[in-house]
Amino acid sequence: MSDLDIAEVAQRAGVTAATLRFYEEKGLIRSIGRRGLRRVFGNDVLERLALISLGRAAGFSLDEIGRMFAPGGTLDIDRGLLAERADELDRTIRRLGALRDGLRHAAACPAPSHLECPTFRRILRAAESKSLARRLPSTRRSL
Amino acid sequence: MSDLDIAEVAQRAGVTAATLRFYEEKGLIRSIGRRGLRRVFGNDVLERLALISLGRAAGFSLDEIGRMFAPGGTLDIDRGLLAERADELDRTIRRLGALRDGLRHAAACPAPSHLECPTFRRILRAAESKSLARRLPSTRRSL
DNA sequence: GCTTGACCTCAAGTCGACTTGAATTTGCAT
DNA sequence: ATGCAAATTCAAGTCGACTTGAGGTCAAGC
Repeated sequence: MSDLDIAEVAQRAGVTAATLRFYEEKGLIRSIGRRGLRRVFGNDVLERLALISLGRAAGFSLDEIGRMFAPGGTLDIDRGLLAERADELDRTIRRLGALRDGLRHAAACPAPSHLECPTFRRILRAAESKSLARRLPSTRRSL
Repeated sequence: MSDLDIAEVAQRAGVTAATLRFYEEKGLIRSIGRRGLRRVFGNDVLERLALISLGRAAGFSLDEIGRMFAPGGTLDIDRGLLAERADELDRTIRRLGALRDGLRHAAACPAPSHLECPTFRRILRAAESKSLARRLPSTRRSL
């Protein structure tokens, strides 16, 4: 059940073959060997890729994710770091929630121009102070 | 109360002077004139910058934001677009919420390795399917 | 046996939003 | 009047995560 070629891994993981090569080059995944020139992957690579995807979604950079894989191939994530990232995520969520409410109001607001709407101005003022989040991934999956 | 020099605008808006020149070049803001070589800004530019900041926080690109300013200098945001963006934000928030819970669990989980924790594996599986959000700003304000 | 399409490598390009550097000019305080 | 910190322009660089292109290799189906 192992022995996947790059195209299959790509398809199953929802990334391109080029991305897989890129990840391998960065040390994030490994191929189990070669068939001629071509890489052969074990199916454990899929779990690894899921892990990478999850990490990205949580706002970790590829480098950070790379550091989470212990030499043995197992996972070695600092639990404190996880909690910290969860808190960070939580703050982001709160801000985005406020923003969403603001947008929603502005969309429904009867004022002729948004600038004349008191609520919109309040949001503006709030936005003026502090801004947002940390890098969040864009996940612009090709087409 | 008008008549701000670039440094003051920069300081008050929390961006660098270079960023202001960049925004002007992109047509996002305008200086009201020059004192010699130097730009002079009206204080309305601060509101404009707040608007830009808000837009960025909501996930709009600078180009998109640029298109929201009507020729007259007033605001011209499609309310449908706003609602759409609010919905998008809402979906993002939900995903991030699930992710946050997942991270939190993983941080507290007693399993020796995250990979052995059933909950973590469930999150992994969820992450495997669909991924995240649209471009969210990074807001890496200077240092 | 031959074609062909998937795969390979390596280098360079892309995208967005700025930042940085070099060379020059100048408004303002002393 | 003079000095200099701060402003100006324009070009190029940066960062992260890939993508794209050129040129070459090769396993498998006909």
